[in-house]
Amino acid sequence: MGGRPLGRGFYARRPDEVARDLIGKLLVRLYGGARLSGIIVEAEAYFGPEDPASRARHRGGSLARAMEWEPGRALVYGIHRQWLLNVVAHPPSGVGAVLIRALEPREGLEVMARNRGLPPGSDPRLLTSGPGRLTRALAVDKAIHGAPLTGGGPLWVEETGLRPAVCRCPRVGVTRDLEEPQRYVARGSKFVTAWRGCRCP
DNA sequence: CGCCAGATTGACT
DNA sequence: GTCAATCTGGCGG
Repeated sequence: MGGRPLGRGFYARRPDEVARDLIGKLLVRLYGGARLSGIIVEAEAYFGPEDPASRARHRGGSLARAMEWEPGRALVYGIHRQWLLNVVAHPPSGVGAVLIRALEPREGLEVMARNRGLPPGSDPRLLTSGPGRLTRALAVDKAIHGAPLTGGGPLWVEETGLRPAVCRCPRVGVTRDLEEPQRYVARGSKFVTAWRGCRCP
């Protein structure tokens, strides 16, 4: 099962395709010699300036520029005193990113609980269900900003062979969204954030 | 340099 | 359900 980081080619596509295909993959964080990991069960696609919810509409801003980086780099975005983990994803000379919103934890649950300030043996859903929660569980912060996920770093994504059914919902927390829903969730997962309006049984 | 909105969370009415 | 905490980047003065 898996083992090697997904290469740049995986990320060098439209962010909506990358978001959809990230569902069911394994996000791995090397932390203090230990592997922390979880299956990605929820992700959102963000596009260029035409996307009213995307930071890319602030042309010339540091986040807008980061969304033009080569595909496969981590883009860490601070908001509401949390860090949010994105992956730069776009076709050649494009702009875009995918927000990782929730994981089903697999490895290193005790360390994740400690990072989250929770007692060992806590409900695993509390560890990584939510974009701010999973960054704390995996100790992802500004130091990861710009790191390639394509190998050699402390963070990457692996193939799993899992092919969960994926459904789409409106993005969470955005005031102006696109017509097409851009939030992708693993159907039936108990680890998806329970936000209003998304029925995905 | 100060003000403010925002891809959130968790504690409380 | 409501709401404040508390931080970064964008933008105006």
